[in-house]
Amino acid sequence: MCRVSLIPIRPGGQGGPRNSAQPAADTERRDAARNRELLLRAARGLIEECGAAGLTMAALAQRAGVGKGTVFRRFGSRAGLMMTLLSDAEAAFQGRFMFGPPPLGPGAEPLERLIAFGVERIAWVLEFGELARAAEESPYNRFDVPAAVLWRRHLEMLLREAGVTADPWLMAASLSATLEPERLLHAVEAHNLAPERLAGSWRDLVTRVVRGA
Amino acid sequence: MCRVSLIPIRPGGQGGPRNSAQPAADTERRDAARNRELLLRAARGLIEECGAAGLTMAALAQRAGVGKGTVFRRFGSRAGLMMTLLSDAEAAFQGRFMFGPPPLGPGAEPLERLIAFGVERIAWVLEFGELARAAEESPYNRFDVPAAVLWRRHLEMLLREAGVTADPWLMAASLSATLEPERLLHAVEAHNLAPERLAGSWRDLVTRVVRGA
DNA sequence: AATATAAACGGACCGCAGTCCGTTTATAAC
DNA sequence: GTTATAAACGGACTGCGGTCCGTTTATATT
Repeated sequence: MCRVSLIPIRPGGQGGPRNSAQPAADTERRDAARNRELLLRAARGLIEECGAAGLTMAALAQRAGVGKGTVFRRFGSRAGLMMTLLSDAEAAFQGRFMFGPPPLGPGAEPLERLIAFGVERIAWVLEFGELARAAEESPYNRFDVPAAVLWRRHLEMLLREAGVTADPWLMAASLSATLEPERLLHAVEAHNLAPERLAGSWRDLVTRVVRGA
Repeated sequence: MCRVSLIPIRPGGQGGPRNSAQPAADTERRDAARNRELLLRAARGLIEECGAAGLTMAALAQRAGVGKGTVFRRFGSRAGLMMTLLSDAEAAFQGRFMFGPPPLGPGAEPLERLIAFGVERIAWVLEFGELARAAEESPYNRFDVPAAVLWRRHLEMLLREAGVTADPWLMAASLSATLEPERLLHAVEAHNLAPERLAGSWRDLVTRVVRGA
């Protein structure tokens, strides 16, 4: 005796939400654009006051002066909103590891790039962690969000370049598990772990993985 | 303008819930014991019919013929209920890696034990994964649940025995991240990954970590 | 300017986890 | 048997994420 309650793959009803930070293509109604700006501004303000964990969708709607339905139409879900708020920082990080200067960007040895990736990622999480954690509260996915897929592919590529031939896809998945925001934040917040220690452990782990052929 | 909403460390109000499967000490009122049995029986039935994800606390209360408050008094939270339901399987697994026969239990080489630990854990997660996933939906902790602490300590000990001297505590944390139910289940369910491939990758990872001094 | 229409809007509504607090009851003491 | 009391009980209530659907409106077309 249980309602079947099938899994909502795409929470936004029929039309997928436009959850991007940029104006999202040419055709967009003025009111929609204005409301998105209003909502993003209100969200940032609310987070500044209450923290990301303290933001509720109803409060956001009220502060922005729009209906709750509009909030969900824009962002699809709370996690979608958080991802939108993160998208600039995320894109900047992506740019750095794909096109930036070594050792993070191309030009350095694969192992050095792997080390730099983790170290920078740890710093990134410690800066934007509260948002990142909130963005991962999506009921499903979270592993198949575009950004996460991209990191894993990047790690996989570096592993291959470094000569790790045994199932680099899964190895990249394991390594990225180590870098998940929730884990890192928990270590720092609950155990008072120094960020440098996290970075050191990452260096050690990835070095062993590459060298231990 | 936001309600401060402080973090509920222990959800059960003043007195902690008795969320153990066994009768939990000598002094327990008859009605409480009877209701716990009723609730556990009802929970198992409900999960059989609807899956762990489909179990709601209200439905459980109704099926057991008790009030909703009683359910939360017993188990503290939904995650607490799931942990209680898992506790037998969990204890059995703990017994095997602590006192059982090699290569999982004592007697084998540390690296062999590490490999066996991951392989058995993967099999365990694939068997009880739905429950385990539901048990990890606790808003905070999840890393500091007794069972999780115990695995990490076990991994840490094996790493030390295997000669891994560089921050074995964090290394154990990284390794256990690889084995988290949500990750493993996602790989198997969403990417149709063969369990043997997971096991193979674990073997490879842990071998590299130990050998790559 | 009038009209058509697809898009956006808004807020009542739903289901669920978790809480509160007045009521009931098992147990022990006498 | 009576009484005291701590424990357990139950269900109305709250807050939140998310949905539905009737209403409004921006924009294109004529």
